[in-house]
Amino acid sequence: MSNVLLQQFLQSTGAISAAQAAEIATCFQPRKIARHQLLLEAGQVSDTYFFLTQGLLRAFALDPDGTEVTTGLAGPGQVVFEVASFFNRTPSLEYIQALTDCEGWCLSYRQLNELFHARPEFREFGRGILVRGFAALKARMLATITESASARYDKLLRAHPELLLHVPLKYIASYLGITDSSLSRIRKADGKK
Amino acid sequence: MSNVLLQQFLQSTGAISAAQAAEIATCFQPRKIARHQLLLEAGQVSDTYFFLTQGLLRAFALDPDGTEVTTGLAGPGQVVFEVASFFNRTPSLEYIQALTDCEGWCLSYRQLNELFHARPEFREFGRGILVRGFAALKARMLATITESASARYDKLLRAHPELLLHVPLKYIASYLGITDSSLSRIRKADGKK
DNA sequence: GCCATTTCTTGCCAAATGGCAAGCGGCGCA
DNA sequence: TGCGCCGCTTGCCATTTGGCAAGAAATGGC
Repeated sequence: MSNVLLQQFLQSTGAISAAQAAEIATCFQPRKIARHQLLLEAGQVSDTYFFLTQGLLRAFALDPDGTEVTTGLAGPGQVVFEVASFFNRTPSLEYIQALTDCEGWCLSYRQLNELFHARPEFREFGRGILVRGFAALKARMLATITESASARYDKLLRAHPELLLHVPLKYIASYLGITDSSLSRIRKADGKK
Repeated sequence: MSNVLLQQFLQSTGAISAAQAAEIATCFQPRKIARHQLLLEAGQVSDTYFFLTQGLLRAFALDPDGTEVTTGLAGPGQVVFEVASFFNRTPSLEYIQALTDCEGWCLSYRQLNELFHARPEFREFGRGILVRGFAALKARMLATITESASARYDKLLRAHPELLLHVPLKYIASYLGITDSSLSRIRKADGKK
């Protein structure tokens, strides 16, 4: 199985050279997740730093009243793990679930730390990924505060049209912070974009 | 000027011992910011890792139409800097402004990196702070999606009652993602809590 | 102490969204 | 093949929130 995508990803922050990426990539283990399976369950400590190469993942939390709230959606090219649980070794508040069959590469917490120690440039990369995720979350927060649900839906679709193929609309709705009825009406007004 | 608060903060992630904290704290420089002054301007590269010991800071961005949107509020005991701009050395999209006269301790990007290099435990601390900020932002995102504006306002006040003393309500409103009129109505319904 | 500005509230109405329930259609499974 | 569940839409109405404008209250500068 080729790890070309993983190598490209390792180089994406600029902290790691092509040669270093090729070596570091060999430390990751391949992993498949079947549709509907959980990569992480609430209550567990997240122990998989997972780079997704194929498929779609969804993160969700449970409301006080037991309703699922979709907190994240991820496709190929993204790292998926529960940041606070993983680094603090505390129980996760979220679930991570495969929406389709998935493939990727992963490291355990221990392996990641060993690699951080052996490879300072990988540590630098790790920070870059954290900073990137932080910035993305801030942008999403700003959009949620300033833009209408319809505008956020349009933006999401333009950025990730592939979601529509495999993600039930109710998950997209709760990711956007609206009900599935409202999303349905927005879609009708948009002319089924 | 005493740096006791700074030392306590350095120990707060568990990565740094008391003795180490005392030494590391000496590397920070004291800094005061007068009310209404900017710690950071959009377009600049954030170069101040600032630990606030006294006063209140506000981060805000400008909408496409020029409206200010309050993206963050911080009081004593918090580190304030623009994560993406600081670590990526890119122009900031946000402003950071003193709402009251402020005092604290700071490091430049260069100083922070030297300290990361000289003190592995401080690097660990740095990651801890990033992870803490990430988790807080996720919690805020979840609340914004799942809770009513009124509930978010109540929660904010309970967590930080001191804000009401020095932060104009319009800033709190835009931080919550609502207009100042709406906040005013919410406060009336709440019985001026 | 006085004036200008900012902050906050309120009234009026429109728009966005939610809650609930019904209905439709597809898909999997027995 | 038929049944039942799941995903999506729609209708009806209530609630929340926004937009705008006016006015009251507080604040700051001189």
